[in-house]
Amino acid sequence: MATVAAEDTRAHIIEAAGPIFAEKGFHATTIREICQAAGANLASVNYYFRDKERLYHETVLRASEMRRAEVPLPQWSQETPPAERLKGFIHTIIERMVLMRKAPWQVKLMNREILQPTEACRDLIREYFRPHFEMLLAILDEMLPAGTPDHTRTQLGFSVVSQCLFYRMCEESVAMMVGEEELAAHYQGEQLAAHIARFSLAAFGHGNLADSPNTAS
Amino acid sequence: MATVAAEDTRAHIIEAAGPIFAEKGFHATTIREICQAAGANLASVNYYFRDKERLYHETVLRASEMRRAEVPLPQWSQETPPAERLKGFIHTIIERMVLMRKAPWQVKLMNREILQPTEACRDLIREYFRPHFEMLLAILDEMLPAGTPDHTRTQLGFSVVSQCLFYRMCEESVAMMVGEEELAAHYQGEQLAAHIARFSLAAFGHGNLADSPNTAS
DNA sequence: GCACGTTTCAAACAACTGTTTACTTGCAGG
DNA sequence: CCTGCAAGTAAACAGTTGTTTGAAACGTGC
Repeated sequence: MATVAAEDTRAHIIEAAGPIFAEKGFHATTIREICQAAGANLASVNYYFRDKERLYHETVLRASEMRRAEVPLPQWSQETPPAERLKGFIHTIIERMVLMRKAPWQVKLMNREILQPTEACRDLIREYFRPHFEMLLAILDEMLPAGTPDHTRTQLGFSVVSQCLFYRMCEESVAMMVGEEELAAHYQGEQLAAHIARFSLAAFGHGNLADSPNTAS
Repeated sequence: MATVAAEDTRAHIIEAAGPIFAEKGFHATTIREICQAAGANLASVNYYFRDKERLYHETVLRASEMRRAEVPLPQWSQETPPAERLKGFIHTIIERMVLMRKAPWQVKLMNREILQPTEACRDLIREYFRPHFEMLLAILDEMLPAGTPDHTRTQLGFSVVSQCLFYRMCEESVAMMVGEEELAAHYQGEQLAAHIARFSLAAFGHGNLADSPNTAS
């Protein structure tokens, strides 16, 4: 049994399917398109994945694995102040979503799942989003008063991540709104991360919006 | 010429197409499905709109018209403080997007356009989003120091609207994250608007997060 | 050499897609 | 009554879709 070659084309198909699913969505993507990009036969998808849906599901999970492996969260020392940790967290999220230009399809695909969940989304939340969100909440805990209720904590977390998500999900609309030149000048990853961190920290009472308005990292 | 009946079925088709396009997207929606829902003949779409794309375009524009007409922005008096105006703005946006349960398809359809713009998006930005965003920026201007650069102003505006957009766009994922009970208890429109207003005003240095943590309006 | 299970392939399948056609209906003005 | 034209309809069109088929090619163990 030539399992090596078999797993090879299997992986080839997922890697070819990723960018296409990410760009056009599930319905607008055709199996023929994927197989052609993968250099595989039309019947390969049904042979290895049984049907189109299962291929999609596996592709989504593969995307989250790749993102986590490529951009790990920073390791903080014990005495790192929570404000610094929040900055690092936001920076990592923005970097995962916006900065790394060479691997954007994983992000686009995951965004599709967040916006229009399929069966794959439960796996995605359990293994990717939930752990990261808990990490964020742990940081916020150190900046919030002791008796802060759970749902307020959660919504404050959402207020932070929603700003990060916005620039990825609404990327094209933002470009239409501000124009290409403005986009290139003031909407690069580091600048956005710095802005979001400054806004959020000001909301938490750490510093104010006038602090270091034009520097990042 | 029976123009009355003609415009009637034309409108019927758009109204039937709206919820379906909103729910399933352009590609996954079939003309047959729309015509059946509209009680019209299969050929009607091509007769009145020439093709599927033009029907979609017109449906998106119709959606924005309906939202603007149904939930107008409040009229502020001259002496209304900017903090109050910001609260009112956020409240209206959240109400347009989340609260009105009877008419959610227009919002879903417009969100689709923001996330994955087609030709219709330029019209949408010009006639809907841009005017509202300018209104928000005018409010922020009164709370910001005089020399605030343009791109910072814009990004602060995005920080506000991104929080509002989040709860609509990621509605299903948020539900998966927090559970249905929590959602019903703490994620209703007024509560979300109050939270976003409190967070944003704290960031602008107006009040802090501990203010009125459990009351709305 | 042969037989075996796995992988690959071209071809066909049935179902569905958006669009067009040819025809009928309904109603106006002459 | 007839003509002209907009509106509605059923049927067919040509193309694409996901999926299945049956045979060929491949590598491996005997």
